[in-house]
Amino acid sequence: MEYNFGEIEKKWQQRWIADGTYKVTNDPSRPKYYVLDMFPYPSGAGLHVGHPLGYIASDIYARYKRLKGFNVLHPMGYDAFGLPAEQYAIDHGIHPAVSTDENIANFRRQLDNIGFCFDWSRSFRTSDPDYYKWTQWIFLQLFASWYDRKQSKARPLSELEDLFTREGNAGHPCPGDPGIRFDAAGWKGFDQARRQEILMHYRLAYCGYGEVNWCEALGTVLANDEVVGGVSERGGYPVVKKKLRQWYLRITDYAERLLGGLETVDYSDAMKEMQTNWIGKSFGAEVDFEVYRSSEKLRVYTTRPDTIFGVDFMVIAPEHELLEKITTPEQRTAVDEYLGYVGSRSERERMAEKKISGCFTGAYAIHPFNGLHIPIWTSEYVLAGYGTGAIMAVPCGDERDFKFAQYFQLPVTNIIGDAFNGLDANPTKDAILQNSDFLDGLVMKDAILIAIRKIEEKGIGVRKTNYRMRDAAFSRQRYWGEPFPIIWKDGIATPLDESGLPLELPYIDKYGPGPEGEGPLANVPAWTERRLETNTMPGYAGSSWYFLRYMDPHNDGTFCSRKASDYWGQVDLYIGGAEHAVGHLLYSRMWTKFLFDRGWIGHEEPYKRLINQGMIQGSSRFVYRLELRGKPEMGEGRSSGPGIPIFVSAGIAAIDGTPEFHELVTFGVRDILNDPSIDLEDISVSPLHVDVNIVDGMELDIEAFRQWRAEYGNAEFILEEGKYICGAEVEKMSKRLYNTVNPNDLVKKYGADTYRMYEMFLGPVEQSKPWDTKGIEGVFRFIRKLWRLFYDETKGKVWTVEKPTEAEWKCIYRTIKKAEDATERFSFNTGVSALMIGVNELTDLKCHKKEALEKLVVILAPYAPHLAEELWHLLGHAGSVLDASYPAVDERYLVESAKNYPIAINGKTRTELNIALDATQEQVEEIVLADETVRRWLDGNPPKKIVYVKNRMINVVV
RNA sequence: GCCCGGGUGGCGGAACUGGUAGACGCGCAGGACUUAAAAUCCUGUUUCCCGCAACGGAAGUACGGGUUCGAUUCCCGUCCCGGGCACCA
Repeated sequence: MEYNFGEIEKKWQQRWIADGTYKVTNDPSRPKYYVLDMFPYPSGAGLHVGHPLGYIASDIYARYKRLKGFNVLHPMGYDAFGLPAEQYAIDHGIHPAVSTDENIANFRRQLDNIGFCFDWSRSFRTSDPDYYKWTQWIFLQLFASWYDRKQSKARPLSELEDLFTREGNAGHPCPGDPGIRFDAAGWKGFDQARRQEILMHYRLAYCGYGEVNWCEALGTVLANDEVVGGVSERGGYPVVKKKLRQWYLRITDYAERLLGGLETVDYSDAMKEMQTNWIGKSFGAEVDFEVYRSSEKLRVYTTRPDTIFGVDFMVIAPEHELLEKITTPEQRTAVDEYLGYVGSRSERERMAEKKISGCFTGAYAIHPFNGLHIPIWTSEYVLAGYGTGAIMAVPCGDERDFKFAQYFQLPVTNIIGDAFNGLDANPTKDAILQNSDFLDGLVMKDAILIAIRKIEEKGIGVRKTNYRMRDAAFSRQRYWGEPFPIIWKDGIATPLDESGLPLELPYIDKYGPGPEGEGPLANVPAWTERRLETNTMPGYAGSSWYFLRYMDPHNDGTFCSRKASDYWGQVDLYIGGAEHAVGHLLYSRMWTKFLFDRGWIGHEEPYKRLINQGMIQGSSRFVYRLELRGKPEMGEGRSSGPGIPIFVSAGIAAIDGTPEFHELVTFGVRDILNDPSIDLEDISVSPLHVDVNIVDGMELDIEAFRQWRAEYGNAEFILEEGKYICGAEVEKMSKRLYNTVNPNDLVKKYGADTYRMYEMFLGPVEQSKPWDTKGIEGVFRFIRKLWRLFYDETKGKVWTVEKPTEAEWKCIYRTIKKAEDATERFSFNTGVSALMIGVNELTDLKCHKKEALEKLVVILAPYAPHLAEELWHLLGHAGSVLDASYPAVDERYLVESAKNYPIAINGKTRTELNIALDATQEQVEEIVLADETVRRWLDGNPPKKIVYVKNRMINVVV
């Protein structure tokens, strides 16, 4: 009986569906484990071998945990709303719902081939009205909540209104506009419109005017994490700053908890650091400087108040409100000119070329301690959006300030003595302060707090913590997203009644912007008549809480019952790409904290452990085409120096026109042609990507190449040793580079089990690595070898019910131990190795005994599920192997009672001694000292110490 | 520039808290079976030295130092690669 993976895999995939093998119930009597993959955005591109990597890893772990007795939740769904589908609709006239359907069907077909244990009965898409009903509902709760900074938690807005009625807002300053202050009477005196305006400043989901990243090409606003290097992440279109009415999430209020929460979760250091950087917490002080001959005060933010005596000038952002007021008449023209220049520069230009620029305002600030007059400049290197939009410049300690001072030839005060060399700023905190009045002689880092205290005493400033993170833009001028359940009544945003949810997205077939640049919904009369909000929510809305919906996917009374979320709790293991570090991961953490604050769920961090799978890179292959340099001279034979082949020049492609036919030169000869020391006149070679699937290792399949594309039908080849050898390079895996490998092709050729194991065998899941199909044969061989423990191709069944021998048990238990350890610590490549070693040993032992093989099948099940089911079945078991339990290791078979230990003197091995494994340190010393050889070494002297190392070696130190 | 990772055979990679470096697989070389091929199996495969050989010896985990009886693992410095951030005061 032969191993027929095609039949076996098909059979079991059908059985799993028929038997509902992977259906999970919320069963509080059993311990739970939640394994989650980041759900995919169903793009039209199709899968390559890089995509299923994380899914295979999570699948193995989910199956392993199930065998270990856990009730495992392992769901899958689709992040279906978003820009690309709508972009596709605009370009091809296909409705996003239709293309999304197609892409999902295609995706599902590809996934099903690989044999995952997802519980598809819990699946959904974020674009399902049954799902986004609850996305809208959560939005309404955010809208109806505020963040109590004293209690550090979200509370219902009604409680805030009660507070206002009783005591005004003195206890809870307005986060949106600190200038708004009122007492109880004041609140009672406000009309409804004013009250709503004030409340809007407190809401966790709020609408306001603000600078946003506007992308003209996409016709929408983008969140900070969707803008990379001044252009849109999707499509790479230019992005400009624009003031617009937008919805926001007040994520900044959660900054501290998002930071603190990182200490309670198990993410990689890199991931934690990315989030920490994004949040960008800094500690320092805000200091007020009086402006000379003005009643205005200039407030700056600094993390280095210790350097306050090194201030040589002040810089305010070009957008700073004070700029207008303090600019002197003499400087007016210059400042206006400068503002014109700043306005002309796009965000992208600013990022690309960081030119030093700026303009003196004519005004001076007065130093609060020494009364010196400090010139106030404006420059775009100071950002309006951070801190107070103004800084005190200390050129001797800050590189940017120093460069600015140099450029404009401003004097530099040195407050750190020798630590400043006059050529570069020195940002140290360890230098000793000079020229610094009451801070003289102090080490800078100690002076920080002393300076702050003095500033506070003097009443000219306060300590201040700042965060770089901004509130998240939450609206998009687009169609394919969740509609906001908001009606505008007389300019007041009014929530839709819950009974009106879901507010369904209407069908449209034109995706252009509305009459005033709003989203396409503004063109739907039925929509605008109801005065519904025309923006839609961004892509991350639906993905911010989806992990909760899987727990209770069909509940139409609530987003997820408390009972269900209490049972399943946190996602125990979350697997996905690192690209979501600051987007999805932060938003979903915030939403979870919010739902926790309001008591709808019982935990405030969504993901207990996060693993970022590495990228699978493509290993591209190249062929080298001969080309003519300069003037083509056709029809002439050409030969050259010794060892260099003769080329048929008639075949050489003319550089300017379509080649008549292609002449391709093998890798080994290509370099000779490019060598300038050899005169080949006008021939050169250019590398061309060739489909990796028609290259075996490095050798090109010439026939397949000729058929690959029509233009190569009559290609000629210059070979080495009768072969055409390709060049290679590691690049991103992409269709364009012809280096993609389709998992389905591998599944067809080797079976899903081999494919899965090979993908794991390649290396650690977290690590990025280039794909190389070559080694899959090794795993395939292993699987067939395993099969032969049960069945012989000619003799048929070979397994017996004989009792395994001592040696066979030893082998089995050793294998279980290794496989279990590896799987537990997520090291699936060594897990596969452990299985390989086990099977090799059993083969050598000619062990075909059922009792031993049974255990092998169970530990195989996470890795090669189809084969394990088949073998389990053949050994006479009914039902799924996953309902077996993971075999316990019988330790007795692992330890030997005694062992020959090498004994070394000062590390040099001299002899061996048989010592019981459970011997204590004292017993070991006794035995060692009694040994004749050792006594000879010691020659009557006592040893310094005897080191007994981990069952490995005994070292006598003299 | 700053902050994280990481440098181990021809290749992918093992070595869990310092304890026999190179597991497992690929590739390569040789061999067995076969008329032949496929498949399968066996042997060898870090480098250098000695020898007919079994065996033996030395060096070796990017480089230079250190701690330790003992370092791929810990510490300091240098170089290189990958990733993230980049006017955040």
